[in-house]
Amino acid sequence: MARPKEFDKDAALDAATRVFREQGFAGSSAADLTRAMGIGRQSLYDTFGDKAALYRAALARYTALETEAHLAALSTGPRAIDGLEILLARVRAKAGEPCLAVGAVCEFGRSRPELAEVQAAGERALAGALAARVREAQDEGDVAEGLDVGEAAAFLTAAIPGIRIAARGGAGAAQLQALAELTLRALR
Amino acid sequence: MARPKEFDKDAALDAATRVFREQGFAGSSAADLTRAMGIGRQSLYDTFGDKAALYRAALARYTALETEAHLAALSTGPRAIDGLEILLARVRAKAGEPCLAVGAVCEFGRSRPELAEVQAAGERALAGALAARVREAQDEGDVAEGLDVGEAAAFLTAAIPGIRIAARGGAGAAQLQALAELTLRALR
DNA sequence: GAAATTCTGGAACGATCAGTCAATATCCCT
DNA sequence: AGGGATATTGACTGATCGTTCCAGAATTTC
Repeated sequence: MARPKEFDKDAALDAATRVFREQGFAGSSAADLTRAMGIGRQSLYDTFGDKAALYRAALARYTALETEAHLAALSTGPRAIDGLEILLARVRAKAGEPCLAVGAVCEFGRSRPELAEVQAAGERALAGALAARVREAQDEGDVAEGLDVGEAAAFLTAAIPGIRIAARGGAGAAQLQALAELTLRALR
Repeated sequence: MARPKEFDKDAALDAATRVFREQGFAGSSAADLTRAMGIGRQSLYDTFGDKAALYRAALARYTALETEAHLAALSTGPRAIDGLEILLARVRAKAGEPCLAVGAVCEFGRSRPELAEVQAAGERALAGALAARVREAQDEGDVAEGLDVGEAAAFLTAAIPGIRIAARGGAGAAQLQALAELTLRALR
């Protein structure tokens, strides 16, 4: 029986995620990562394999947690449109922080299959939940009847990085709120 | 009087831009850049100063050219709404290619003042032209009267990276078209 | 020819890179 | 206590990084 690990793997992964969000993959060194994670260099490699595998693990965890939070926001409120509004409010509230998912698309596009599959899974989950919520909102009269729910879901999905990039480019809270309102206006 | 430069500075800058668009700043080495630009190492430094200054010059040129093309698209067509549609069609058509402006925001946010000022100038020019066009479209009855033209312009500005990131994440032409249509629907 | 700058690519510099190495430590089992 | 398997650490490794230096040759005007 071997020595158990001293550090909490998920806590270390979350620390690495913070570095990757700020600096991207190419801009984050192993020294940056081990420092933030509070572990030795060999521990990083023993546990995660290499820097690219660490990035993938960070992206997978980030995507899962972010999707979970999005879905929770979507499920809030008495009417489906409330869920959509609360989702966009959450996006606005956190828009000033760098987003690992957006960063990964910018840095890699779809050139890395092992990342693309993580990204696609997150998108599918969100799109499915958004489509369901849009359909409910149509039934409740808050979203126009004739709209394709898949397209509306894709539109809402695309609005999220739009808002995030606007914030990262300097847009203030009032402007982000206007973006969210116009986004929902498109569905009315 | 000294020997004149042999290479075309703008052509070299465009070649560097292509590298930066694909690989970002941190991911592009001086060797990658000199190879693509077709010039010697010392010529790069003599002409552009250093890698960061080259990136700034590339971003400034890219932003100016892209803004110019956006403004030309906006000016096309008999009605103002046509200009908006043509702008979004142009964005869709080129959305699969990495965008240096979006990449710069992702990689640096506003942490580099010398880049932030380039980005802000481009955004101001586009926002001004968009606002003017939205106001015209209101007068022509194609955009709702009650909308704030500044907010509508910001919304259209945010839709551009939204579309670009959707494309870079794998969205097809039909989905991008739906995004553009819903974007304009928000203004009706 | 002289002066000022340009061109090249290799060499050099100090720094940093991702990953490996070597020694020591920790756990359970016999 | 010793063995086996794994964990821990920071130093080490060979490669690459951005930038400067170098030397020789080239280009322009005076």
